[in-house]
Amino acid sequence: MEDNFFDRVYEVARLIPPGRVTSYGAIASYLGTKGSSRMVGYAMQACGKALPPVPAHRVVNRQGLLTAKFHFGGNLMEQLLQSEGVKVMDDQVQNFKTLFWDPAVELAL
DNA sequence: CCCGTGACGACAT
DNA sequence: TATGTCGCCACGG
Repeated sequence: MEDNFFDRVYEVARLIPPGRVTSYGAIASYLGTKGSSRMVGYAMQACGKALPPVPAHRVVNRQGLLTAKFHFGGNLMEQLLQSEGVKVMDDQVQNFKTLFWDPAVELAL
């Protein structure tokens, strides 16, 4: 599990507060691999084997669209987000800009 | 070792 | 504004 890259993504993802969401690009940027936003998502795919589990449902794309719901298996992702108080409509996070949690900013200090 | 794939994002048209 | 294309780089076959 010493996959540095994956582990790094998981670490940041776990720092996402409940009721908040972030984007793959934001995490990638925080890791210094802003151009490799895909790698973040790729790592998330393997997050299922990560311990403790990673709240991947709090990670959405730059548009606040639940692109990952397809991998969660239906409306599970949307359900989880709404359960945390995140309003989701048509696979899109409402108030995304307000709920957006940017590690590069929140963890800046 | 080489090729294809992918939970994204920015830029070009 | 919408659609298309390229780049990014790790992992599996």
